[in-house]
Amino acid sequence: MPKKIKVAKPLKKKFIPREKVAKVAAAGKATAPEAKSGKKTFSVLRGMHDILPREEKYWRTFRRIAEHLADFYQFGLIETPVLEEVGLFVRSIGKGTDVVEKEIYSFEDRDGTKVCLRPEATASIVRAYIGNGMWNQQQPVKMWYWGPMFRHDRPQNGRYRQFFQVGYETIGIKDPAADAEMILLAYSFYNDIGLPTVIHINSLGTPEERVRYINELVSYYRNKRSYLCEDCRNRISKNPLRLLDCKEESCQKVKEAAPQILDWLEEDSKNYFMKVLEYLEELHIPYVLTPTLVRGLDYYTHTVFEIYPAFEEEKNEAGAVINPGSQSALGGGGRYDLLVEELGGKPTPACGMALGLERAVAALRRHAEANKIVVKDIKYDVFFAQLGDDAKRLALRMINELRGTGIQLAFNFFKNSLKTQLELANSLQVPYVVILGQKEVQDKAVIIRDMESGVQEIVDQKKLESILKKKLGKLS
RNA sequence: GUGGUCUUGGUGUAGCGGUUAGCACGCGAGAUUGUGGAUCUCGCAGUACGGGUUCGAUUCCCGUAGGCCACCCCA
Repeated sequence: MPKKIKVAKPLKKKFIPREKVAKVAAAGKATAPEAKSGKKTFSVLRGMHDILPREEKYWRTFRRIAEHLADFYQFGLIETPVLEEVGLFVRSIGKGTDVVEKEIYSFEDRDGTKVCLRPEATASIVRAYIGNGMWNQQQPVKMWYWGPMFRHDRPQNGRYRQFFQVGYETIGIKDPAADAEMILLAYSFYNDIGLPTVIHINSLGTPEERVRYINELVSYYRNKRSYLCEDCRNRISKNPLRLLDCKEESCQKVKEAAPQILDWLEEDSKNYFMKVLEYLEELHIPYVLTPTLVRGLDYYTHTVFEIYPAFEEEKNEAGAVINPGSQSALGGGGRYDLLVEELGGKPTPACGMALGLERAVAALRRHAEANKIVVKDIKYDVFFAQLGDDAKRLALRMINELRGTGIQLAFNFFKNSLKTQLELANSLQVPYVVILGQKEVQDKAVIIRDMESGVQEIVDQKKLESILKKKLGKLS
């Protein structure tokens, strides 16, 4: 075959004459790239992403584990709309919070209602609890959810504008065991997917206690103003609790000596928190008491926690966690005893937690890579290969008959060469291949090939199912 | 939202003023007609977008978009 000679590509680019076409001064805006057909192509919106089939091994496993946990701990699935009234989140998450102030995707519906894409699910679930009169059911009401959330944040690795969360809520009970159960759920989820984690935990007490503490904190920091970084000076009035996680070198000293919220809790709150910790110890859940942990949503009271990958923890000599990484929080939650009432229900204690699935995928990937663990793809038991028209027709029927037998079959009717089909079987790493050709059709037989040894045997078509089951150890 | 940095086929990369833009993975076809994991051959596919400088730009400059990093904050 003669070597193909590439013909010089025709000039695709616009020819620009010497005189330079009148300078179109206006700074060029990036226009959508054009496909070869000359049609505009589209790309995903900023901060959004496609979850492709090749990631299915993660997503499907996660979903299954989340379901198992829900079943075992008796949480019922709740699906709430993605679209809600903006006011719901303003009231629940808090007016001054970043989530509400600058991250909400909101717009007016055709009838003028101010709606938004939910930035989180807890408020929706509480709304549903109240709206459906669930306080009349046996308490607590335990529900879980799985779905996309939306936050118009600046995208970064592990931070998307549309992201999936799985979460669990226990409404209608105030008992340290409920808080502990939440933490256990978060911990177990990651344990089950094979990722070691550690819990950061703190208590924010009651709103009264918190206010008293904040006052103390503010007056402490006011005196040290001159030592602080600019951000912290602003934080004193804007968001005092955030003073506690400033990373500036200059603020560390001031921070270390700052009053801690745990010292400002009343006996009741303190005891409650201690009980939660006792449960964690009983469950052997590794946790770090983190006095600086405050959460970004206003509705939390008492227990708050976040969960981090254990392998990313860096500790100093004293054993304190230095910097767990800004995007590494895998999830979090806590108690929100006032939210139900705030949203118009009767005073009802509650707690919950949520996990970020994209972060779980990313963390598991990193973990697997670092430890040379192979995350398995979906496994097939048998590849069914066919050869020739008659065989193809019969194979179609036989494959259909094997559906529901528990044998995971793989096949490809669009490839007719046996060689290609065996290549596919090989890449899928199936232990056995069933081969049906012209000859076998006539003999009412099939060939079963053991892919590891290469040994083949000819068996009666009628016995195929039972023989395969036997080989695969799927009898019973 | 603020600052920084980067952007070459689907993926990972080479080239750093003039090249048929190289390589690997991947995908597809095939290596005598019904047999995989090896090898080989051939093929597919790219300089994010818009300007500018230049005889000439993948390479230099500006802008836009996007990614990433830090901050803010959070999952």
